Amino acid sequence: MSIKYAILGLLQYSDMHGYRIKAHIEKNFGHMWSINFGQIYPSLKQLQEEGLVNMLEIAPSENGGPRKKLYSITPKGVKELSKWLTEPTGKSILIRDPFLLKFAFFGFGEDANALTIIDEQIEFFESQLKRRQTNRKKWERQGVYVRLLAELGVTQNQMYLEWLHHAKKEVEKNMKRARREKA
Amino acid sequence: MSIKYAILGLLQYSDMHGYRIKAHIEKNFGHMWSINFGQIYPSLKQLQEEGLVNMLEIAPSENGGPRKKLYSITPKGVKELSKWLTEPTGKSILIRDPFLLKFAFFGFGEDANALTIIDEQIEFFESQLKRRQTNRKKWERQGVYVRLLAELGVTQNQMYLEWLHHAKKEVEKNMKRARREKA
DNA sequence: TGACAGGTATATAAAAAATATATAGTCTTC
DNA sequence: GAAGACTATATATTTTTTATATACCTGTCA
Repeated sequence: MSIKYAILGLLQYSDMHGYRIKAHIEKNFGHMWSINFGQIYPSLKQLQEEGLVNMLEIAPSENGGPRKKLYSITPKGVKELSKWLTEPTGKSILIRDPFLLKFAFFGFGEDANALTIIDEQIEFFESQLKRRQTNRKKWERQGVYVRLLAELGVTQNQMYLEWLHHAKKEVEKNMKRARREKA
Repeated sequence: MSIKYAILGLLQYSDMHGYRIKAHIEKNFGHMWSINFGQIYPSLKQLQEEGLVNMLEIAPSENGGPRKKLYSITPKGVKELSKWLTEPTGKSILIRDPFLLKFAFFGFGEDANALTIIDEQIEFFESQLKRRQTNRKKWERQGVYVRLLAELGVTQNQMYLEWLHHAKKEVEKNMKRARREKA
């Protein structure tokens, strides 16, 4: 249940409502955390019951606008978060990368098909890299930790892209060799 | 439900029972997939019902030994797997890294505490890197795809370790500056 | 003008997956 | 011979993900 702490931590940066929390995590923490609405709204309700956050219902303005629920962290919440910060991390990372899983079994299919899917992946990560590089600048003057995380995001993305290009070349080499052997 | 395909793919490499499947994924695919028994045994049962795998119950040998259920992929399973291989990957990666999440909020705690937890992480990834480097040699003569995945595992791990060391230095620098400012 | 796509915002049911725990036997080593 | 680690399967509980519903706003394009 560390989603609880993800939310608590974000609220210590600034007050937010559910929708913003998701957008913020996706934009800035996408390389280390995934989240979805199905967790956010129930978690916020629970955090409120535990007295770790406060909720302020914001009435729609005169010209309409959606109803919002602005959440802020309570002193009790701040205490809970800093307790968690000192606990050893334990447990390992949870990863599920559908592309790499498929990659592991490309040997059972056609190389040409593999190349198509690799290209898809390259395209996706190229656009993501641009976004992260822009984002990184925004975090540059913030605290050390946030800056370092943004750096990691960019470095990771670059490394992964390099690997994808390398993989593409290797697969092409492999296809040529296979054709030669058949001839 | 891509765990189904993870299992199917592994079974195309070789026949296995549940326990081996988990060990294999952890050892070789740890950088791209997480799995646990709570999924494996029900999934195997389901795959069998769908006729995608066969199950062979192995009686314990004369001198005892645990009961095993050896699973193998069926021709229908092979067809299903290769159909999946051609489908576009869609969806993005799912990641949940409790260390990096905590890292994002270290700014609200003590730098000394952050250093302790960073050191824990360095230790863990150093031992993992050794394991992956050994593992990589084993995959070197296998197919292109498997070899490339093992390479990615090592590269990723190295990059992450470098970042951890870099982060440690930056945090130390930050502590010194804070002390100077206080004085 | 009005229709449609896209964005903001909250919410929940249903499906899938993760965590924790139980059982049971083997093998090693002290 | 006892303790601890490893092999092996299984499942209940909790947590998370996916899918979908509602509602209102803004911009645009025909």
